[in-house]
Amino acid sequence: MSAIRLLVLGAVRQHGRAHGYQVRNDLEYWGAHEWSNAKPGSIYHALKQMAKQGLLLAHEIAPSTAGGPPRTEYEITDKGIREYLKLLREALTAYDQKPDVLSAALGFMVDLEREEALELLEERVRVIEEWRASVTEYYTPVDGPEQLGHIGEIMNFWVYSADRGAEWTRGLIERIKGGAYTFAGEGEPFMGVLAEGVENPYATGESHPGDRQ
Amino acid sequence: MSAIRLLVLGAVRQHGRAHGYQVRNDLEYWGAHEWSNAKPGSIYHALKQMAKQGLLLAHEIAPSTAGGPPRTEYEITDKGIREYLKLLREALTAYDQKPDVLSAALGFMVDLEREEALELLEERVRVIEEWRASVTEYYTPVDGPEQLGHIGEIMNFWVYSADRGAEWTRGLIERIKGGAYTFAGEGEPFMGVLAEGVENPYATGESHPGDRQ
DNA sequence: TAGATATTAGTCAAACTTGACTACCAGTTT
DNA sequence: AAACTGGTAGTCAAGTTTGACTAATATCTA
Repeated sequence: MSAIRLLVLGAVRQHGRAHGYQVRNDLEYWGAHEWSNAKPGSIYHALKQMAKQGLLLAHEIAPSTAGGPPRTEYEITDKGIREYLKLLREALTAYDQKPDVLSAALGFMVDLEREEALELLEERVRVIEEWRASVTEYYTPVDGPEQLGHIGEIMNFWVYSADRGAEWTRGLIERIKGGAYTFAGEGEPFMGVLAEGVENPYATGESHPGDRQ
Repeated sequence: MSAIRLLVLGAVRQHGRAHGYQVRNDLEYWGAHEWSNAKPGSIYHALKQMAKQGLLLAHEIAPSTAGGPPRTEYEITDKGIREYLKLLREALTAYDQKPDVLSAALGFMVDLEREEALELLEERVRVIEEWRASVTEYYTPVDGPEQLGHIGEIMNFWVYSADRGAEWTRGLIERIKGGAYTFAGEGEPFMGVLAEGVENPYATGESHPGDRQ
């Protein structure tokens, strides 16, 4: 599973009602176009698809107030909210080596209550440790690890990544336990979206070294 | 770019001549179905596509000797070898946070000479460091990092991952400098493929905790 | 030896992703 | 006032990915 559905559902939900271009801008504000597949085509596709599936409600809307073609606004449905929370919880818990899914979830974790976020992250650490145990036991050849030759570096890399992933998660857990951030039910939420008419200080369209097409 | 083309080209090349099912088995032997998109549909699609593009040569071949439908065998062309080496060098050098591409490249790095592999990996470290510098400068708000709220955890996670990625790469460089593995032109290469008729000790089809569909 | 099961090899439709392209309007030049 | 520039909003075809399905032979088992 990619991160696109979680990102789009979360963005629409924060706005209450949003058209595709708004979602696209929010995600760019987050830098999501750099670390996920949140590109225009994917966003518009996801919006239509999820509308068809009843996760979003599409309003055919009047021509734009600010130039450009008419736009369609979307609202999240109850079913959409349930799906959103399901995806969010999964993304925080599951270890699948896809950093974009976790990144998306980090952006939305404060939609949960602090306690639940902590539980999910602790579960994440457990899942990673279990994965590590299972994979090292399973892929260690009976005749010693030399058997694998340079192929062993692949596993070495996975295991190293898993260990660092668990370590980072533990750090996040400590920060959250220490009172960082404002979670659901703790007052005025931090707004990770752009207000209408505010320009994005980060999304200049410039590219950075190491960017990949 | 996904890892599938590199994986398929590399597997066909190691065999000299291979049909889809053979490629599929090799990649399963590597565990590639767990950490990349090397699933049947993608493999057969990549074979056909690359044959159409002249990277592979398709031989319409007699019915299978071991049951099942007739099979098509593929051979890598000169153009295919050039593309393979290009993908391999790119995968070793570029930092795009997609661990499957690097994993695939690790499996094939010994097709290069030791010196070149080292240069590419050192370049990789440079690219990661450059990426880190650019991204931290670029995304650090003028009014201090608190501005970002929990969204800052996304960047924190990227930067942490980049640092660990560079660290791991440096470790690999040391191991290779220390004489590990057999690179091109250094004698009998290590065979990362299954010989015909040898059963795969790892690919049982069992799943592990944390696996994702 | 008939039926069940496993293995070999691959196909296919549906969904998703990508990057380039279109179209519209506002403001700014020439 | 015609042409250009730039932002807004979205479409589209081509390519890719997925997971379930087919089809053929071999092997086991009652």
